[in-house]
Amino acid sequence: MNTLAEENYLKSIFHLSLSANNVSTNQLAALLNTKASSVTDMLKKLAEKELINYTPYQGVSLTIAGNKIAMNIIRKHRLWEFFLVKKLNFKWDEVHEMAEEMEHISSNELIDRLDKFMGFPGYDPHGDPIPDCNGLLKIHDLKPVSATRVNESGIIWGVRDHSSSFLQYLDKQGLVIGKKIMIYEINEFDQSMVLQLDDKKVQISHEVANNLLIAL
Amino acid sequence: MNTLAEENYLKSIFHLSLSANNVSTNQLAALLNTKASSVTDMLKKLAEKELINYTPYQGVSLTIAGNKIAMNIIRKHRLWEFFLVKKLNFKWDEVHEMAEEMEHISSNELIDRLDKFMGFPGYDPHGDPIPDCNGLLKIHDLKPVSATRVNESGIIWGVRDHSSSFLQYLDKQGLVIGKKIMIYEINEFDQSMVLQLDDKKVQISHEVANNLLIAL
DNA sequence: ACTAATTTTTAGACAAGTCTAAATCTTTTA
DNA sequence: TAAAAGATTTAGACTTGTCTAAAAATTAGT
Repeated sequence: MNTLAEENYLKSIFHLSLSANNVSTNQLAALLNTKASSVTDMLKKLAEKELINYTPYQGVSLTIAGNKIAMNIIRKHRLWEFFLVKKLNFKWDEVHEMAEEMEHISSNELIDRLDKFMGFPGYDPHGDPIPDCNGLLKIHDLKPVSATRVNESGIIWGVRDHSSSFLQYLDKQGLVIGKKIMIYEINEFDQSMVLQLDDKKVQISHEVANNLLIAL
Repeated sequence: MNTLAEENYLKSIFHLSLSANNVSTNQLAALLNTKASSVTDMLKKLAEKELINYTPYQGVSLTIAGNKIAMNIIRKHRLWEFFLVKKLNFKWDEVHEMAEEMEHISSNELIDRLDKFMGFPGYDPHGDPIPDCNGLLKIHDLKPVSATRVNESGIIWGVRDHSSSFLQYLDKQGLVIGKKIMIYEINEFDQSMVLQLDDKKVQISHEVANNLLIAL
């Protein structure tokens, strides 16, 4: 098995890989709240174990083996988040830290049974897809509300920003996962938008629109 | 908070304290699968933090603060074991290792909600009492089957040996928690016993009788 | 009560993961 | 395209928790 630190590096590389082919040392240092020199040390170790492709100064990417481990950690994280929200009634903005710890519980048998216990959920409480026991992700085509046009409509499906403050804001505005919304108006000057939500209108900033994902 | 290693030492000191006032360095080394010199180092650290009473060469005991932490870890361990058996359908001999990891999940809010989710169970799957959220244990008066006389009867309530092999053996013999048994016969020469269990008789060795606890 | 055996502690070393400071490589910009 | 700026790596040190080997304290045996 891998150490806790190794698992966290693999997970972070996975997340950063979503928006860039090669992940840089500094990006990792920022995300992991550590120093670039520490990152370099760990990258050497992970490359040695053939979990990442690493060429000095050129950034890293996951190997097949590394990706598999990262996927498994993400599966655990999202299943535990689902459990915390759906079974223990935590709110969606309260569960991230706890799941950060729980994702490192090693037993796969445990996580597969937890998956079954909850009815094999496809998405976690933030709308992120949960990899199945073979590491396969449901592909789903989402786009940020900021990329829509007036009169388009869709279902709120997920978020890009997972911070408590953002999630709490969405709750307060009634912008919860599963809700149908329609883009009512876009203000040219600041890109803020007015959404039709049930029978009321909600104004959101460009920043918010950019972090809110909908399925069409 | 305390490190994983510190928590494991406190837990081990607690367990060993049940059958001796002061716990020795060697006892700890054996239980923790480490060397006596490593134990000494950690004892100094825990004494520094005022979690144990430590006088060199004289063994250790927990302070009030140390006891509180140990109790909390044991509460977590036993609640997770209950969860694994009652909700995820693991067998009682399969859950110890997993609970060893889960007991270190830090959130107390999480464990209190888990407690509620399961209906505030009083005992774990091995019959050990689960401390409540204030660290209070149900006191219950148990004795090993080996300390009974012919014709006495009682309810199987717990075990002293928690090893998988012992638990699997008990399963096979039908000696599960909650069953009523009656001591039918005791063989003088090897202290083995014959138990009346439902309508059949089961012969057990002194070793087994000594590790099986009943409530009268 | 005085060796002998056992237990415990000390001293010094090591691996993992981190850090700071300095050196080196890459990219930018003029 | 060369100097400046920025990113990355190296070198050396520190912390936590562990180890081995040796020293010191305690306990046991006669």
